[in-house]
Amino acid sequence: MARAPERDRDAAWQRIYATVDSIPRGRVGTYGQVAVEAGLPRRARMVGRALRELPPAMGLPWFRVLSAGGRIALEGAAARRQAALLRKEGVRVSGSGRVDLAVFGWSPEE
DNA sequence: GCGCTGACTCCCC
DNA sequence: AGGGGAGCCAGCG
Repeated sequence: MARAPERDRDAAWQRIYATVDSIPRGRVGTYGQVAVEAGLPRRARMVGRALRELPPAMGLPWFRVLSAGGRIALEGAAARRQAALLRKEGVRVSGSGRVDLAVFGWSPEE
């Protein structure tokens, strides 16, 4: 069997999930960062898609993933929900939904 | 198979 | 602070 394209795609999704799962409590990462870590440079949108389709039952810390610059990507009630989850674990979220990456940003090496 | 959409990001004005 | 354009590419009609 040479290779199964479907398998590769699933593998990519698996890496995305694994990367998100590796973001430690009290820290945050960005879509672009997760994409790079998952071996999918420039594919931040895929990460967003993967998270959107994410079954809540998987229990992944999706709320620790933000847009570039530390902004919450969601809006309205969903954004408030995410901010609440982050604050609950000690991450400071401004009223406008911004997180200081210099303070709470995650470095894969740590 | 083509075209639009989008939990994104970077760059320029 | 806000707006436009381009690159990326999986999913869906």
